[in-house]
Amino acid sequence: MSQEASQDFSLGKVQVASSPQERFDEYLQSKGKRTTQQRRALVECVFEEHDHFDADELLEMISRHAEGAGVSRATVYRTLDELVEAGLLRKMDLGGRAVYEHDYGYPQHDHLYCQLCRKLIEFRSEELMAIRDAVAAKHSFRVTGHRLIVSGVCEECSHKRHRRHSPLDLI
Amino acid sequence: MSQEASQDFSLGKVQVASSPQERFDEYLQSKGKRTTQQRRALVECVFEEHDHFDADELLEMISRHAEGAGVSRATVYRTLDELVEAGLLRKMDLGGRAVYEHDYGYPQHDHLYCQLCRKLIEFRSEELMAIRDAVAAKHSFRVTGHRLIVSGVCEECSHKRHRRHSPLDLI
DNA sequence: ATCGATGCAAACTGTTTGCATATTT
DNA sequence: AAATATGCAAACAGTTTGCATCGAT
Repeated sequence: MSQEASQDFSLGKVQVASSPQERFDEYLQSKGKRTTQQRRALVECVFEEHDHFDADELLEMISRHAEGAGVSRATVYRTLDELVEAGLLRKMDLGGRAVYEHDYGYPQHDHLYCQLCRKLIEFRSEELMAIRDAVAAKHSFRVTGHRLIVSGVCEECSHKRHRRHSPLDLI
Repeated sequence: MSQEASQDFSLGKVQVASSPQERFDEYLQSKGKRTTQQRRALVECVFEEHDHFDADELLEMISRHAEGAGVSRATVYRTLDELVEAGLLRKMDLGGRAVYEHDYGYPQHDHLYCQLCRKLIEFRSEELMAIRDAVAAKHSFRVTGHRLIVSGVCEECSHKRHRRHSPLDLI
């Protein structure tokens, strides 16, 4: 799952023109923003591995990752917003906290969400898109995206014994 | 849309045995909890009309609704949790805040979410359920429910000119 | 040198909780 | 009377923001 440097961005799915770093730089330039050490470090850290994470986890990762460079909580939040706006990350709301995942060069997909271990399992479905678009059309609704989360219990957890991670989960 | 008293709970879709009040009382009893004025008032208020609402809106509604009876914010939150656990309400997370809707006697459905006016439009799709279950089966995942939110712009809003309700919306 | 970015801490939003008091059974 | 519910205010978690300072252009 983990890969050393951010080099292969095809991630087995969609070919993209440039690395997340390059793409982010482009975005920053276009907005008159600057390429700083912390933004650079954050992008590197975020795209090192494809996974789901929240702001706190990224904050922790970055402090472990970049040897000397510490990035403040505020900057993490600010940069996450920028990465979303730049189209590099996708944001979703899960159980009250914001969770992020790669968007750039990554195909549309949905999730199975295990209520016990909080794991997210990705899946793709063409039919789903078709249904979505058909329904939208019926309502003259212009779709910009969708989010499907199927919640339940993953295979692993249904073997272990039932202990919740948190009492009342939003799905 | 609005109806005077809570009498017809078939709501045109699914027949249910008893009113939300009765159902809630049952739940409370089974848990050794008590039927209080504020719980009664809240249920009445919640089921007066089928709509989506958050805790603050309910708090406001209840203060307008029950003439003398004020219900505290804490009790609103506590009762909402109970209503969800009793199976009367469904909770979803939309843009950071919790939004509730009728569950009891109301069929499974999903939503189109207008990013401009924040309106939720309900729709039903059998195929969707089929896809959901097929995918889950493939992953040996035990489904307890799902949430699909298709976001975009509703018909009305695509006529008006583009002004967002909030800058960065979670979907 | 200029103007945007960062870090810090304080502010905020939505929600939860401890505790003394009020209510239901 | 016993035990649960309520209201209040304080505590919380996650996130945002004002401001002085730092750093990229």
